[in-house]
Order: sequence, then C-alpha cells, then structure tokens
Amino acid sequence: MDLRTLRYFCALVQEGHFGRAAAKLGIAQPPLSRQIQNLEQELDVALLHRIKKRFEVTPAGLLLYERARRLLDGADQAQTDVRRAGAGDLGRLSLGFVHSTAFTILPGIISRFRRAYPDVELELREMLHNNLVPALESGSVDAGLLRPPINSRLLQVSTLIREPFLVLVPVSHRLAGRKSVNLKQLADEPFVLFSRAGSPLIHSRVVEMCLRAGFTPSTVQYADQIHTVAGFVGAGMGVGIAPATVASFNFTGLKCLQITDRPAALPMALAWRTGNASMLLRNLTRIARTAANAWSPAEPPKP
Amino acid sequence: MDLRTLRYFCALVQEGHFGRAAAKLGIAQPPLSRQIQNLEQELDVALLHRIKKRFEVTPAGLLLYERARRLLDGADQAQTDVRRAGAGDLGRLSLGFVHSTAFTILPGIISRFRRAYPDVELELREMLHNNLVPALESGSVDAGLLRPPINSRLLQVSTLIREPFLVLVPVSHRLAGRKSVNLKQLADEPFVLFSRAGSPLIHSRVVEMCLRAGFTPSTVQYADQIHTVAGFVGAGMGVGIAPATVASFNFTGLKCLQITDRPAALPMALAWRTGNASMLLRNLTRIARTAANAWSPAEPPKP
DNA sequence: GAATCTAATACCCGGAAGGTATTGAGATGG
DNA sequence: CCATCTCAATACCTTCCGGGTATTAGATTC
Repeated sequence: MDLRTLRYFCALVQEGHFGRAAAKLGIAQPPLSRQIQNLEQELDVALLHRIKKRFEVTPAGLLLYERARRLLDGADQAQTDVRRAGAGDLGRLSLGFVHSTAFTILPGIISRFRRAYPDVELELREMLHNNLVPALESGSVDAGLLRPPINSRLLQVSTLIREPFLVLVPVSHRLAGRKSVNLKQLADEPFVLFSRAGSPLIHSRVVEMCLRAGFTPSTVQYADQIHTVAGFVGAGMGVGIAPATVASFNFTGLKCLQITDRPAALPMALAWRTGNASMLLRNLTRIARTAANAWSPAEPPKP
Repeated sequence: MDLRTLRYFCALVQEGHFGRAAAKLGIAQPPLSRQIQNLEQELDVALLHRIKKRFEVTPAGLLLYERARRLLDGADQAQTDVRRAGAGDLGRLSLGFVHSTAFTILPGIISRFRRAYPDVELELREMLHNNLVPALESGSVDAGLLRPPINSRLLQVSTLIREPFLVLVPVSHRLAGRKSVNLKQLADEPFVLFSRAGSPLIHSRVVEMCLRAGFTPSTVQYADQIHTVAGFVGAGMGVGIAPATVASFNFTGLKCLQITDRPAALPMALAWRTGNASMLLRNLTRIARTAANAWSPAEPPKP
C-alpha cells in the first residue's frame, strides 16, 4: 500500500468513473483498474461493489478514502514543509546574545528576521559570554551575538558592527559644550568606570586607552552596566567612557563627546559553529549583516 | 515520495547507520543509500549532513522523520481499520425497529452484537412499520426489525421468532384457574382489543382467530399497545388476546392462558435490502438468529 | 601502515507499473 | 429489436525502478 495507489483510489472515488479518474491521473484506464484490484487483494477487502459495469464504494472503501485523503494531504504538507525547512524558512533557530547587544544590534536583527521568516521560531536566550561560547560549541545554541575576542577553534565569527567609544561628561562640566575631546584632557578627572568583574572587556579597553593617552584614570566609582555608568555621570559624580550606544538612550544630565584619539572601536560579532550548513543559520547571518549595515551608533535601533 | 521510501528513511534515522538500517529493513545497504539520495534529490533538501563516512540528520531531515513517522503510523492504522471494516467488526450500522420489538427480540440482539462487535457503532432507530420499509429500500437504514408481511421486492426478509398468542383474563375471572383455554369459550366475553389503527396486524389476527372459532368478539374497549391491553384486562374490563411477550411483564391482576386452538403465531423478522453484501449486515443477521434461538416468549429477554 | 569499517559507486536482473489492443457486458437510441 | 456506444476487464508487451552483488574510496584503529 503506497501513496500512489492511494492517490489512484481517491481519484477513482472522487470521479466515480474509471476512465475519467485515469485521465485525471494522467494514466490509461487499464492500469488503474489493475491497481485497484491489487489494492483490494492486498487488503483482502472489497472496496468497490461492482454492479453492472458500474460500481459503488463500500463502507470499507469509504473509510479507506477518508483515511487516504488525510494521508495524502499529510504527505503533501510534509513535503512542502520539509522543502521549506531545507530552504531555511521554516523551523526553529536559537540565538544567544549577551546583555549589551539588546540595545544595539539585536533589535534590528530580530525584527528583520521575523519579517523575512515569519515561520521560523526564533528562540532568544540572553546569556553570559562565558556560557554562550560553550553553548555554541555544543550546538545547544545555533548562533550567538557577543563581543570578540572569542577564543574557540570550533566557532566561526563574523564581526557585525564596530562601536566607537564616547566620553561622557555631566552637563555642568567644563567640557560639556565641546563636540569632541582629547583623552589627555581627562587626565585629572574623576572617572566612573565599567567594573572589571561586570564588563571586563570594556574595562580593560578604557583603562588601556587612558594609559595610551598618558594617564591612569582615577576611579571614583565602578558600575557594571552602561545605564549605571551614564546615571552616575549624569549625577555629576565624574566623567566616563562608554560605547557609542549610550548616545541613543538620551540620558538626562550628561553630554556625549567624540574622542579625537579615535581609540579602537568595540566590535560586536555573530558566531556559530564551524560546519553548520543550516539554511536557517545562513539566513540569519545574512539578515544580521543587513541589520548591521543599517545600524548607526547614535540613533535608536532601526526596524 | 512513497511510503516505502519514508519507511527507509525512518529506519535510517532510528539506526543512525546505513548498514544496520538496511539489515533491519531486510535489504542490502547500497539500495538504501540510493533511495535516500533519490529522496533528497526529489525534495531538493539535504536530509543528512554527511561528514567523514558518518552522518547526522539535518533539521529538515528531523522534520521529515517526525512527519514520516506519523504518516507511517497513520497508514498502518488505516490499513488495519479498513481490514476490520471489511471484515465487519468496525464501522456503523443502523438498525430500525418497530416499537413492539423493544420488548422481545431487540434487547438480546443489541447486547449480543455490542459484545461481539464493540467497535461497530450500532445506531438504533425506532420507526413505524410504514416508514421503516421505505427507509430500508432507500438504504438510509441498513436493517430493520419488523413484522411480516413485508411487501417489497427490494427487501430480503428472515423471520426470527414466532410469538404465539395468549388469552388474558382478570384474576377474578371464571377461567383464571385454568392453564389453557379454547377460544370458543370466550365467545360471550367482553373483549379488550388491539385497535385497528394502532396495531392493524394484531387486530386483524385476533378478529380472524375469533371468527375462525365461530364468533365475533364483542369489543368493550380498544387499546393501541400491549401494556394498555394488559392494564385494561387487569382492571377487570374484559378478556384479551395478546402476543406471548405479555407473560414476561408480570402484570398484576391478570392471568395468561394458552390457547388450545393454536392460532398462527405472530412472526417477527429481520429485513434488509437485497444485494447488501456488507459484512456488518451479515454479522448482524447471524447475531439476530442466535438471539432469536435463545429467545423464549415467557421469559424476560436474555443477555 | 595494515586491517577494518562504512558509505558510495558500478553494473546487472527481475518484477511491477504503464501502454495498446481487445473483449464482453450493459445501456442507448433509432 | 437490433445496431451502436460505453465502460470496465483482460491479454500482452515494454519500460523503468528497486534490489542484489561486487567493488571502491575514505576514515578510523591498533
């Protein structure tokens, strides 16, 4: 009992006529007659009540017809779904991300991906960097948004955006009126710094760029996240250095100034396991690059 | 995409190994490899991620596996169900019956049939004789329990039981002590008669047997149903003649006497449309005959 | 590096599915 | 009432697909 035979039987029941059913199926009438006979023989059931060169469908035949219809519909559906899954516009994709991406590149990726692939279930999981990397390696997460450097030979990394740093000063600060500033001008300022524990990468980058400018920042306060840093600076506790995303939040009480030293920007990357050929992933990386191109640090996330 | 191919693919996914899957399927390994390749080609989807002589199932493959499992299960189920339907122990059967059978042969048939064929939905429809016959002819009812004569060339009739008639007398009656009675002895009695309108067959039979015994029954009261007749007799309104089933009700105030004249018994038959080869119907007729053999007029219906 | 295991490839064979021609039984219409 | 038409079944042929065996190529293991 294969699907072709069932298709034949359904056509026959629908048409009520061997010749028309055969024509509809694109075959000749004798093969259809034989297939139906074989089916009846295989099931050992009279599906048709043949009476005077015509026939009516027996109750068993009617039952088979209903079941066969459902099976055929299911098979068609399965086929199209599998095709779609293979093309990457049906399925499930889990995307891990570190907290800071939620304010930069992630929203644009999500909305674009959802629009382009509404039938892909995009599972979003906020994770710490150090948990996300092994999750990617093990395959429990398909793709991850996180900051390089990523030291794993199993993962492929594609940098999406590079966020420049900005200097934050309270509105009352002597430098608040300027558009840009040289780091050396901040040598004697009290600093609100990203903490080593909460944001080790940014912490080291900020300290490093200050050292390169010739001074060690004198820390008045540590903070874990960008909002906290901005809040402290806005409260007049000191100056700060933060990724450019901070400008898009419109915090009150502070000004954002460009840095003439042009220290190395902070990259944000998409990472996935090497050899993952899934079209879902491929589509996500494409979408991510598109979103990255449309992203600008000073503006709120685009659709 | 036919069921065989899906079966192959499922086995492969389950075994995770071409050789073992092929062995399980009872075929050699090369044909299996080829079938899977053909399937991938037909769907234009990579179902397996082949990596170093081993493979893992892609998301699309996993989706196909799930769908295929369901389809295969559905096909198996359909096959067994259709076989059962063909054998007559799965399906739906409608049985029409006239009121009077509900106290005689019908209960035994129902309980036996339900026990023997629990998966056949037995649809019971009480109908008037004159509606039941055309319903049988049109096929809207598969079988009918009713009293001959049935004048329809389209229907086949099988008499199940023959109910003798009994005489009913009030307990205070002069004949109440006897076991049997000759009809002639009732010539001058007031009669409670089945009405011509409500029970034409019994009415005519009773009148006929009285005429044959040499008298016309003088009617004191008409009644439509057996309960009413028995009630009136029990109330002392007169004597009556009724089918033997009356004895099984244990009405108070009356006695049931056999009739030495032995008038023709009242038949009850099963009827169905000629040429209906349904196994459901065949099973029902067999059950009905069994139930009829076990039936006795004086006792309450047997299981 | 030899042995072994696994999937893929090459090639052959048999059977099943499809096609054409025909039959035979009913229905139809003049 | 007979000729014709219709429709499913039968007979027979052809083709192609599924399965088998033998072999190859690549990877792992001892």
